[in-house]
Amino acid sequence: MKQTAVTPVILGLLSLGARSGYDIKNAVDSSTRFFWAASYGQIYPELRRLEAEGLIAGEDSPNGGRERRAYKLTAAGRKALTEWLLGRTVTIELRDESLLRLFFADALPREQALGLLEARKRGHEEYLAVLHAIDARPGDDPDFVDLVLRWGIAFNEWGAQWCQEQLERLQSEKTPA
Amino acid sequence: MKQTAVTPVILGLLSLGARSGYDIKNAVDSSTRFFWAASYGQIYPELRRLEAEGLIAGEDSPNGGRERRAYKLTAAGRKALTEWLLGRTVTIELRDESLLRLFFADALPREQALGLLEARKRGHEEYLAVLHAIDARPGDDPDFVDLVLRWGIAFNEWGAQWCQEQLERLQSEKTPA
DNA sequence: TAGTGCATGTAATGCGTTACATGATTTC
DNA sequence: GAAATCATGTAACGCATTACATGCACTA
Repeated sequence: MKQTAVTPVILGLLSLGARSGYDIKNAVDSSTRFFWAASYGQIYPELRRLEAEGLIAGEDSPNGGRERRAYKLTAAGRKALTEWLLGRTVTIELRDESLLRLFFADALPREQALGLLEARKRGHEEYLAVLHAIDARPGDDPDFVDLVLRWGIAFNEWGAQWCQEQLERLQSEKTPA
Repeated sequence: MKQTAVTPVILGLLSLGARSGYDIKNAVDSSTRFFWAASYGQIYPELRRLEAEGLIAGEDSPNGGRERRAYKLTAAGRKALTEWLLGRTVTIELRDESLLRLFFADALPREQALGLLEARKRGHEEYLAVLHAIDARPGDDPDFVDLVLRWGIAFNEWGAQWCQEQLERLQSEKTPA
């Protein structure tokens, strides 16, 4: 089966109860986008492709005069999902401008370089606020959906703390021999 | 000044002593690639653009009959670098297939879902081995270059430990009421 | 009745990687 | 003499985002 970057997201979100392309996009934007983004330009063509391949089944289910197509996983689709789940992980990419800045921070006076660490810390704290807001939403998520949210929270807590520790270390080093 | 994704990497690596496009690509591949990749297809055209804009100065410095162009930052280039360093961080993107798998792991029997956590843990450990090898290379890096390497090591240690903790938690929950 | 949300879709654009071409030099 | 390294460069390809177009329904 041909795989694109959106394939697993679509299969996975349908397994979690999403129905329309619109649903999927919304779910992505409030969950996977933090580690796996997807746009309409990928989702809609891929839905048609997956239906043609028999991994999902679509059915017109308009809301009044408002057109809507509801999809669900077929047996083949569920199988493809579990196969992907058990396959080898390939992609782990990080594009972190704040880390890149830190990497080149020797070009700055010490004071300003430390400012970059502080800014990174704030970044983690802001991210944390977003994740806590998501966490506070009513309704309970499946175990592993929740686990990943918990990962995000723990990661940002760790990251903020790491920045703090390095700040303290570098500031105490200021008094040289 | 027009900014593309490679601009800061080039300016930054030149500030750290890289000279040719080839140098830059090598430096990227053994350092920033973990959080900011760049390919020849970006680097060479951008070097020419930056020279035309006066941010870097190039000079032909062939190695015998082997052509080579050595660049260095101009005053304007150094200024552009520090401005970028002090600007607002925009890009923080994560594309983590292992996290995506975990997110959909409720579709698997418990045993196999826990296997995903174990696989993620192994991923962190393998990454750690790569970073330790880089750390063991002789020569000392500038402070913040070293700091970022240290971040990578600490992050993967944290990540492996988090997986371990979750595994233990989820396994102990196995004995229900 | 204006604004927001539901819903589908695509064209244009931009960006980055891959893969290749070329050739000299150093090392084994 | 083969293989690796130094060194520059680009064309083709694929992919993903952005931005737009369309239209119904609900709500303030």
